[in-house]
Amino acid sequence: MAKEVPGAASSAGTFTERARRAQLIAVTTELVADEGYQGASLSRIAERAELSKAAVLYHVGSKDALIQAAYAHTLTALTSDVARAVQAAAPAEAPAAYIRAMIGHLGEHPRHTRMLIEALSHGVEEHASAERWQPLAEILEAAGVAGAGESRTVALVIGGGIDAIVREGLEDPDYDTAAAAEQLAALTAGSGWVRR
Amino acid sequence: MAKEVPGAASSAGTFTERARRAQLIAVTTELVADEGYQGASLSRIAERAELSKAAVLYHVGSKDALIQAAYAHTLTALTSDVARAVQAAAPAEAPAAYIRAMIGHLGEHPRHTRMLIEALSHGVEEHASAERWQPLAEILEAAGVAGAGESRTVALVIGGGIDAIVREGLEDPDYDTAAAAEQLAALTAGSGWVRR
DNA sequence: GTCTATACCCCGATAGAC
DNA sequence: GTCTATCGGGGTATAGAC
Repeated sequence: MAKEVPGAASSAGTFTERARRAQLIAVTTELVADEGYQGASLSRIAERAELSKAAVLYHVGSKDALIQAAYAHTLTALTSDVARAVQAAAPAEAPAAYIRAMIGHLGEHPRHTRMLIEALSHGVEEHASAERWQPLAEILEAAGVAGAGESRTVALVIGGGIDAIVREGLEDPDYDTAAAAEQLAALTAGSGWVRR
Repeated sequence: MAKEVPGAASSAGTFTERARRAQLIAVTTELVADEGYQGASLSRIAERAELSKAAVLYHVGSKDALIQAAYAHTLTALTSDVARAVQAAAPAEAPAAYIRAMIGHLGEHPRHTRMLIEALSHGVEEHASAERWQPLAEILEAAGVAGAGESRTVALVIGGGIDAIVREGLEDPDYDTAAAAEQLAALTAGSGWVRR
């Protein structure tokens, strides 16, 4: 699509370069979360960062690259948080820990949630979808909850269920996402998931 | 947002008016499904319909109104199809019928699926989300699968699971969505969903 | 009632001056 | 490194021909 960005890696470039990138990612995340993809125009981003539109483009290469960077930054916070919770749990409790951590993190950071949704809706490089369900499928198999032949669909359903619960919590603040997480976790542990 | 469209209802207006609207909705659906929301510009739509951009706008009022109309048209095809299948089933089998009809319809009409996804991702009037899960929640309660206190979350999880399965089938044609539907239907009937 | 022509403003992106 | 100027293209509004 677009040309390669000079400082694509977050660890490259000069001090000021990295600082600018970090600032731009922060501003973009906030703007995208609050106003949506379309509302986060380069002009508005530049305005908030106190730069010109062209200067922003100089640093990030293109709008899509900027969104991608903000997306990756946000996603890393989520995945590392979830991974920490999963690793701290015993294999049998890992699926429940995954569900709780996922819904908990996204419920506590609605801006992150909106950022991820907007980015995914607007042509962020979809990492094959397998990257989303495969880790969960492995967790499920290790817990003995689903066999190899069924773990993919079970993981997809749980992932989709998490998305739906988080979205609902976003639209209706009265909806108890923590209780929903427990309900989904109970389902995972229940007998319905594995054929006998 | 935008001004009211002259022939907003599909049954209003002149013969040519209705014909034009139908044609524009068809062209838009095809274009959005194949090229995405951004790829379906008014210029391209006008080009395919052999009209000028302004003429298109005359008939539909605005791009968002056009997308909304195409979305509603596509959604009606889906919901009427699913409703038919559900009504033909006994209450106890209704949840499974819902799941099969939903996944079956969307699997057979990938263009419809993409149209719905694109529209939902790009600011179509989200009908409160309740319109999505409430009908299913009622089906579940009638089937005795979920109690009143839990049917909302169960319906959300099933709905999200359906979405995830359909999306996966879109990205990976080798993925067996029919088998996944059966797996999800079996879960619904299983003991995992209801607390005892 | 249907459509063409035209003009407006904002968007993302590029070129070149400072 | 950062700016101004500019470009093509997007959605929209209006005037007026037929």
